[in-house]
Amino acid sequence: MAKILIVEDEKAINDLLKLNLEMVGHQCTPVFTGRDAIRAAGEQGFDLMLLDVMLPDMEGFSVMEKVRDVPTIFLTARGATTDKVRGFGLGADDYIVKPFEVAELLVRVQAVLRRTHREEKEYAIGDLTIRWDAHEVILRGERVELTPQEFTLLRILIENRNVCLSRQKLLSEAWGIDFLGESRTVDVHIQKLRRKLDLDDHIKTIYKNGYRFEE
Amino acid sequence: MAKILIVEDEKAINDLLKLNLEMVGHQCTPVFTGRDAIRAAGEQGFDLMLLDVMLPDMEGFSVMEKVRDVPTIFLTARGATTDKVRGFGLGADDYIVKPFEVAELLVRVQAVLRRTHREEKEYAIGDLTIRWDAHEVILRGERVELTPQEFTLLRILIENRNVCLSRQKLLSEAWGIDFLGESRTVDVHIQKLRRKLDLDDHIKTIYKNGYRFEE
DNA sequence: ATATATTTTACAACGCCATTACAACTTTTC
DNA sequence: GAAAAGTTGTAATGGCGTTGTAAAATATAT
Repeated sequence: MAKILIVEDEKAINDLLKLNLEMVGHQCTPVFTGRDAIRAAGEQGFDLMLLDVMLPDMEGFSVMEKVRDVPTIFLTARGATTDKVRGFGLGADDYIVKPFEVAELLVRVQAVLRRTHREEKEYAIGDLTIRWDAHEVILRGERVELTPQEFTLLRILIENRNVCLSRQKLLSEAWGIDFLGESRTVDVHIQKLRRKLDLDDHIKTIYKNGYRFEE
Repeated sequence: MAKILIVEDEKAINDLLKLNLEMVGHQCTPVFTGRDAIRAAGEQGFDLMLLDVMLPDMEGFSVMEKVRDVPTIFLTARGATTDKVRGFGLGADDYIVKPFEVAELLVRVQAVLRRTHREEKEYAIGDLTIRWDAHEVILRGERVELTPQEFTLLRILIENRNVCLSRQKLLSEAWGIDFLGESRTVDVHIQKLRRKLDLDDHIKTIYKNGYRFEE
């Protein structure tokens, strides 16, 4: 069903999560430290990350900052409301308070997966194919190397295909920065995508507004 | 900000919700029974409904079945996990367990509003369709390219459809300039819209007054 | 330290639009 | 009803702001 990264140092809880999620058909990768989580997320794509707020080596939030673009559900101890707010601010998709009931866990996982609809494993348009989990882009049968930033930008564009995204919006979605003032960064990366992937027909410039990926 | 329907029979909790949500700028309609909720939802649109699972006259779930199309957060007593599953199955957008903390309430409300973000996505008249988010205009199935100023002017006209807007008003709304003296700028842009989108029948000139977009 | 990735910079190329001038039309005046 | 006065329609254009692009500067990873 979905590839889920479990980041939880307590073995008992980690096992419990893995057991139940695999029972309903998900494929789990259990890790016990923040460092391992970051490495695992770098090696392969995940559809969802369950992330303990308190880890032995680092805070869950720091993990989330490093591992971008993986939908995340935080696991937190009861009543840590401040954490909740911080987590949502960072873009967490949901929270589960420990100790949790299994039914609730499964429901929330389902809900997030549905929302982020990352069940699509690949996206294809014309002679271009993108395999999200493999982080791989294929043009006319040939593999094209994209840098991380290029790949992220492409993903944001395609997730929002057929809508016009401002440079501001792209910066905040694909770079995670909200800042004022101008920058040509987006333009340059758009140019790289267009050139590498022959996307002139699909990435359109909306004058004075931004860019739009068209199908 | 958003129009929120509060459905909760306990007056204390109802008041608490209303107080806090209004504090952050939302507009609340409090009701105490399922029947009133259904009526209220029939009379006007809401951006969000907070719905108690246990109501005096009927179950929250039945209310939800009647009131379609309004994003809903359920309010439920601690530990009623079976309810949770039912609620999500029905399409609830989130859950809040009573007693809840105010910060959590606000965060979840914000999250749902952000996700569901209800706004008009497109406008259609005759064989003309405008997709606002895509910044795209389609006439008889063909896309027509509008410049930013044309697009903005069209938006203002449609937002104020069926009312006559003076050139002054149009300049201040669509151009953001309040200036005295005369200018033919508006006329020229009206012309472009009429021509590009075949809108002679819908953009009417009101002699000595301005223009009106007619449906 | 080297290679790679990303941002900034500078300038070229392009697109937009306010203005203008005149034509067409509407209203007013006689 | 015709002429005058006022208002709106239309095409053309040059200046200016936006975007494309290559290359240099900086940051990051190995």
